Amino acid sequence: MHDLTDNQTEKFENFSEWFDKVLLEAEIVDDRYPVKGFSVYRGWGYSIVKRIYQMLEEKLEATDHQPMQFPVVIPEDTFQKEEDHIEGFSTEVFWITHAGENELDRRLLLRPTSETAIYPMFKIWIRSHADLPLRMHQTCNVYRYETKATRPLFRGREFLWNEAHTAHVDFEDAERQVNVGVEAYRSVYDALGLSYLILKRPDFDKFAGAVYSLAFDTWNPDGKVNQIGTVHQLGENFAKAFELTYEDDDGNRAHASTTCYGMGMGRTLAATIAHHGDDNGLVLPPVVAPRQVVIVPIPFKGKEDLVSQYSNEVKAILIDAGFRVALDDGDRLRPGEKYYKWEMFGVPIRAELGPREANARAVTLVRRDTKEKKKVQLDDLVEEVTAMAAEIQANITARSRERLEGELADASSLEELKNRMDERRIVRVNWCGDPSCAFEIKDQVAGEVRGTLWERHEKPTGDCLVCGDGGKYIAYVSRTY
RNA sequence: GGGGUCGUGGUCUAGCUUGGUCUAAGAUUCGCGGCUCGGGUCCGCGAGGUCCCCGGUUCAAAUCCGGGCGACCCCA
Repeated sequence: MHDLTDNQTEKFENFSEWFDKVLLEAEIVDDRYPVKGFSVYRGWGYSIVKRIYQMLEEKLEATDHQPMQFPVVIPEDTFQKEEDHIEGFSTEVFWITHAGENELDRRLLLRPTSETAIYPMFKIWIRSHADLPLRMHQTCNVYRYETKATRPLFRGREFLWNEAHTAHVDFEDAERQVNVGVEAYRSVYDALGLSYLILKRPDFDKFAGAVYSLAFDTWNPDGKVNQIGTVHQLGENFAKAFELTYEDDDGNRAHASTTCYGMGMGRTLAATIAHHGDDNGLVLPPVVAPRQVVIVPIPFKGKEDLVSQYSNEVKAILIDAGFRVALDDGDRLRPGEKYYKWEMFGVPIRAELGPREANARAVTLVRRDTKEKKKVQLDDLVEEVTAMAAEIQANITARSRERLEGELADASSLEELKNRMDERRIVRVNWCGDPSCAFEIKDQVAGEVRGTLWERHEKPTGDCLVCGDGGKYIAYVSRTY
């Protein structure tokens, strides 16, 4: 196993600068759009994002979520039906108040999330228990007027996500759905080689209007945890506010129970870049790389035709086998420059082809993650590339997990917690569950209580580190985005 | 929410303190031509900037002042 900081000095020591550079040079997003908090996805970046949401959409549709598209505007009166929900979002909605010169009778808002757009329609569609469960999902932009500093991919005022909304006959069925949502997200994050914690957020930090909220938190090189997805059990809260009722098999009317979950594409992409990238740029997981193999010909004078013919032959073989391939046969750059360029773009495998390879009917393969070279025979090429892609995937996944393990630390006093926070770690502490103790932590140290591990109950090892009363939970504390 | 730093061709940086020699410099990038090509060659020619915006001070503003917009960092 390679040292984690190997070739990642810049990334860890000056994350911001590194990240901005990568976004610009690898053509991920361009933040120079002239409105604060809005940025443009460029070709390479959007190609990756598209593959991410397509993986998720496929997974959701395989578990009976119907794809839908709801309008981006919501009328004010509908938005205000669920009290906690309004309270949570009202300070950050964009309003449409005018059409041309005329003021609108009924103000419209740009969705900050779509519950209030979707439930009025669910109410129409749901008549009986036979209409349940009802599951939909959509990939769309949502709008939140963030007051904190915006940051490309991490926090924008417009962002791309996929949201799913489901309705069920009762709380128990909604509970089962929460698990389905978690598994869908897990499968996507795992495919991207990301490591994460699934935390149950403390009550004071749950989604506005939820019974409880789960969140996928990932580590980031600057020590601020990145929330890349959330899953919410809404119970009957929204069903009551929107009169979502159905007739059960005894002929009685009952409220549905609902769930929703959202995955932020920008943040998921940010995590993929931040976890795997190094000082030479992106390191992309083969599943989402817009190009999985780049062929760099090395055309010595007088041997151009030989090399060019061979390059095209190799390209055809790889494309035939289903790989996404780029052949960089422009003569503007030298091979070395091309290596740097494609490393910045994070292409997983590079194939170097010169007269030596052409004559030997061989290919020199270079892995992006470790830079290791391997010369293989043309006959074994497809098999070797397939194996190498799998090794890269395994290696970057392992590196990311190892890093997460290394980020975790324990603290048994506020003093110790403070020290661990200064090291920018994710810290486990014993907690009584009282919000005031969590607020005390926020006051005292530069971190917040993010929640408790969801997958299994962790037994506290002692008393609450703030009040000294009996510890009920192991809480995770960290800096956040 | 509070404090700080900053904004100069596509990118990065110098110039700003002490206004004038700035018709804004360098590197990189980009375009054309040549030479090359196994890890960022080199040469020639060329392109690219209302010095973030608005206002003020002044004979004179990239430079000083006010406001706005935008970016980054730290703290809560």
